[in-house]
Amino acid sequence: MATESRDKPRRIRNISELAKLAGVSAGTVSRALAGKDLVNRETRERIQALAREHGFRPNQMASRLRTGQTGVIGVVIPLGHDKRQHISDPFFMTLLGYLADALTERGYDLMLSRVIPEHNDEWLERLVDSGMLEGVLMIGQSDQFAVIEQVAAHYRPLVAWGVHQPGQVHCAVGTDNFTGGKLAAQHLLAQGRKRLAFFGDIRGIEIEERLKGARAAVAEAGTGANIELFATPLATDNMAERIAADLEAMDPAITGIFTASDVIAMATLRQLHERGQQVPRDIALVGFDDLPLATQTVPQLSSIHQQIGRGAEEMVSRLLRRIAGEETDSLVMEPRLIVRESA
Amino acid sequence: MATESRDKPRRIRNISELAKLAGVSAGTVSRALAGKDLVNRETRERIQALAREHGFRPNQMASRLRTGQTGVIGVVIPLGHDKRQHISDPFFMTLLGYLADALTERGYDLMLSRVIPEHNDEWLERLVDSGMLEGVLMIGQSDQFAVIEQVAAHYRPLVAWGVHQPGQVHCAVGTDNFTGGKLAAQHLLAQGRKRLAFFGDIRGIEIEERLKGARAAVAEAGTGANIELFATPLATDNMAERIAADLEAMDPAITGIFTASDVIAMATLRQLHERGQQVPRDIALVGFDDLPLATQTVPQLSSIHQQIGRGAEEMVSRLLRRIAGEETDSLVMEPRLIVRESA
DNA sequence: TTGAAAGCGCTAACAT
DNA sequence: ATGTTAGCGCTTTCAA
Repeated sequence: MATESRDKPRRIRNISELAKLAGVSAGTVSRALAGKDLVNRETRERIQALAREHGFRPNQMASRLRTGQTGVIGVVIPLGHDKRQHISDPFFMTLLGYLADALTERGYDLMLSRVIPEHNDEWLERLVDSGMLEGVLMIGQSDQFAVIEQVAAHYRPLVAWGVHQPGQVHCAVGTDNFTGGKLAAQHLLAQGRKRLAFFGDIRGIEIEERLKGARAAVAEAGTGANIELFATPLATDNMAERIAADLEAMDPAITGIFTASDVIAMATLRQLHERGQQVPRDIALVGFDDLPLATQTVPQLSSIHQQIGRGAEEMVSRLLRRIAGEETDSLVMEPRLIVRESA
Repeated sequence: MATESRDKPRRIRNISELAKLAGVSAGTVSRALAGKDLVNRETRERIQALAREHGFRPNQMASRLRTGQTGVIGVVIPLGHDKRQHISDPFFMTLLGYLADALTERGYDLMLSRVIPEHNDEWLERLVDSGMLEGVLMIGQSDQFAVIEQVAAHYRPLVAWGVHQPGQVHCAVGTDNFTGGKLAAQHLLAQGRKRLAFFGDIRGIEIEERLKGARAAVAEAGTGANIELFATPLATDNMAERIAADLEAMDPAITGIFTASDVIAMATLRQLHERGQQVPRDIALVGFDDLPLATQTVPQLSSIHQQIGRGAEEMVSRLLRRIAGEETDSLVMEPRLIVRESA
């Protein structure tokens, strides 16, 4: 039942038009609309009412140019390897959701870029000095570690999700993937499963770390234990076929599979079922991420838990401190093995 | 092995600094950097080289203010009902991915907003005349149909994913949810399953349409047939518990379930397994969306297919036409029943 | 082919 | 408490 007074439907285009209408100066309107108390409460409210009435709101582009504060954070999903489906990977999407929340809460806008670097290393440079962004968050590092390092050397407000390597200059928040991989493999090995397989594309640096951790566990387990690598892509397009082929080619002596993600684990579960192999009786399975879907499969997935929500908060708070000129350290969060039914 | 010449590491802050360095005027630099052919090829290349050398790129904020072209499209995920997990819903995430692709391809940036309208209907108004956006895409309508309608009445460059209702003013691209629901229910009814259940939160207008379609199929099936509604939320937090409770409370005569999404179907599959009920023998299940995950479950999900990729393309092309001042009609795409193992 | 100058819409000293 | 003024950094007529 809101009555709209449309006496003068002439659209107010800018602050000075409104100023003229209100019989004051542009400056006053600016102050009034910003809610400053330097302006008489009465006039302030009058101007605000007028603005509301005409559906006027100050142009953000101009305001942001003038103040030098864009209020925009770039969120980048690099797709170095794995051209396609990365963005639909539920892990990254969940992280994106939490980042969106954290940024919105703090009054920042979020500019999303989904970049496929291909043969050009300039994409990040171009992004950071577009003048549009106050800072950049990277959702994963893909195979772009070197590019990120180079930009981070002179561009401070940048925080990435992913691995932290000794001596790296850019600020990273992530899980200890090595330990995660180790936990997963140890869990399988402890069940007397000595011959393992790893399903994952190690061109992603985080994935590679997971494999390294698994390898370390295997090495500790002594002779007879080993782990074989299958380069399962993260993309969901032909993942099923790839996994089917891998299972077919796989040494029948292998009784434990560690997958680089829950999504891969779920697809593997499906293919094992197709082949009539029981999980965990015939083959045990450990995933990574511990997404909600891990509890929805039959059998439920054992997995390595990553703290996504906390990670997002830590990324944003670090970024804001960096925007304010502080330095911040990287954060490596501890993974946890969640034992369910699949292993 | 790229050698970087860092003779003058003094950072160039704007176009006139570069102009001074090049011994030309700001205007010339602007033209040169924009690649216009009004400027001598030699000087143009010299200026471009100089810019590259100093890692200078024109401030987008200023450029966009000046030209009035922001090059930014707002992509909004409204979370009217279902405060939390919507953004992690794989359907919407996939749509977002395709939208990101389509916009990037056309040189647009994407500003993501995840809005929880709560008690305020102004969120869309505020967004559209922030002066930052050339257009707005909405990923789903949630329960904000009225708000969208009102804004669309005076703001042209807006396209939403979702239902199209007779006489609606805003441009929508979506699936014929009614027919989709009808197909799903018909498929179950054709198997002699007369007592059905619908799992979904009909506060989402798209979801409600699906139920209506199912009801229509039930009505056509004649006496004895009926369908019961269970308001399963889309959020994944406590979905499992809700579904477990619903299954417990459900009339044992019900032998077919139509779920509002594949995600709900997957969770339902899990809970049915928990209860020792076989799918499809004891209870048949039809999902909605036909996401990749529908092929990964055991048994594989029968589902209603939505054309996400095409939908994204259609949304973007319509939006661009609207930005150019054209009118565009809505698009209602036909759903398809995909029969797999669960029904 | 280039330079000078105006101005996109807003904010913040500075002045009153 | 309000008006005036000078830009933020860029693009684009208009003149030369």
